[in-house]
Amino acid sequence: MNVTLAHPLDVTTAEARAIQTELADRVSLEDDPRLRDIHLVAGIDNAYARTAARTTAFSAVVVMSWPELKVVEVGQAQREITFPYVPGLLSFRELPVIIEALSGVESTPDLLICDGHGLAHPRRFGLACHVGVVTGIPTIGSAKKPFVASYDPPDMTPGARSVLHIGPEPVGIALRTYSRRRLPLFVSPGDRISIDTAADLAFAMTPKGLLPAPQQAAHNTVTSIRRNYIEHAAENENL
DNA sequence: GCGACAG
DNA sequence: ATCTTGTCGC
Repeated sequence: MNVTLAHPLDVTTAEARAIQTELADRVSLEDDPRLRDIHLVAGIDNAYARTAARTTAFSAVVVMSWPELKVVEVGQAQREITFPYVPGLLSFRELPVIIEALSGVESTPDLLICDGHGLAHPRRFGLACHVGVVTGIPTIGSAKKPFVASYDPPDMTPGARSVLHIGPEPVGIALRTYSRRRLPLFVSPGDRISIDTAADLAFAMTPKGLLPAPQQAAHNTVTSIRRNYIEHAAENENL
């Protein structure tokens, strides 16, 4: 999969915020035509292993068929990183290794699901927006916590939803995908998708559990990769 | 100034 | 996110 970067990622926090504000104008909340006939959907998730000397980031991209939700392809990457976790600047920390994982994927998904927010972001440019803009693929942000958005708790019935707001502005949907968890799933558009379609597709792709199947699969995969890395830490140190 | 803060 | 003991439930 080809990824085009129009801006650097190794920047200061002030520069990162300026880049977000600029790129936010390129985000589209219109449903992309390819969403009418989805064949492939990919979930993306990262994990970290930190030592005194360095922080290693891991990323997994799991491509699934739709509507079967069977794994078609898996891309992965690991990379030493320096950008810290700063609330609101997550994409500058996660994008480098995500791009590396995406570049190893041969197929071209019709939809991407990212672990994190999209529009529901201080500058309306969360991780999912950034991933969508650099890939050109319709993208959904799917987060487990609300971050800066407010909402009324949706009914406990799976499928129930309420609008996510930042001030008066609707930025996503609080979606009840799992009845046994207090918090709902926080879904917002990344790029080339509307708020309602993002919620509809996220729910349709969550036959069980809290997360959409591709996102859950990516989480399981990257967690396994990280665990394996740590188990072999001794050998890796000798390289 | 204080608290909160995706992953 | 990661760390990390104990605890509750299927």
